[in-house]
Amino acid sequence: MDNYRGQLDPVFHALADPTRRAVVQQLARGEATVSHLAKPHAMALPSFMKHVAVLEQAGLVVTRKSGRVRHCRLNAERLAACEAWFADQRLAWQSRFDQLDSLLTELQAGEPT
Amino acid sequence: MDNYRGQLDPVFHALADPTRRAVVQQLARGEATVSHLAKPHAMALPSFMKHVAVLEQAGLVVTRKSGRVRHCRLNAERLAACEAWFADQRLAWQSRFDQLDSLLTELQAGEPT
DNA sequence: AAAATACTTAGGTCAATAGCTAACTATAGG
DNA sequence: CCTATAGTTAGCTATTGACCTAAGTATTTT
Repeated sequence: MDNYRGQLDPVFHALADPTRRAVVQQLARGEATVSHLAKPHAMALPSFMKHVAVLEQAGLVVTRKSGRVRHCRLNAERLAACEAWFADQRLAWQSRFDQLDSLLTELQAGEPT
Repeated sequence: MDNYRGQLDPVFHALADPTRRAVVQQLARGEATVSHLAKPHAMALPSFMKHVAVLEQAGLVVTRKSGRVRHCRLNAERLAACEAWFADQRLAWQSRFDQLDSLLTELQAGEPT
């Protein structure tokens, strides 16, 4: 069930950069080649390629080369695994409030003065 | 609406570390003091304090000092803002599949052989 | 075949991160 | 008042990260 644990470090790290988040955002709208993805970013190609490599090593992006062109697509599963972590925390947080809630209800019931 | 944008870098960066994610996870279950949070981590206190500072600067954690003790609590809003980013991407990704889906449906309708 | 395109590799700089120890400050408890 | 506790500050080191330029490879395109 928690197979995804231990792989979150590289995913969060990959997403902690605006260039890389923009790439993910772009790829969520469809596949693209490296140079197409790179165009909006004011950066030398080798620098940009490193960002793609970081995303790929995090498992967020899958690439394949066809001729001299490299195509990239998003691996949505990885993104979902990461989102699941947030859901976990939110549940813990909320159940804490639920407990607090019932505690308050009990106190009110016990001290109706 | 997208007030949270531009603040995601430090949040993702903060979460790209297992120690800090463990702290968030712990705080989701309730407030705690710095030394209580530090106990499970095999690390010198000053090192651990830096992690807390990173979380605090990312806005994920709020601290207050009472006497010689510093109490920490989670700022769930920041966590939620981050989770919202994933939801955004997922929506874009899904709507892309919806489009593909209706395209396929159209093709099937148009070519019943 | 020559030239343009789309990466790739190599190597270098500079700043930021994660960790440490040692020494200090400010409470709390006895 | 003295000691233990809880955190803080300062300063050092090693690694990683984000860029760059220059030069190389592999594929089209002309």
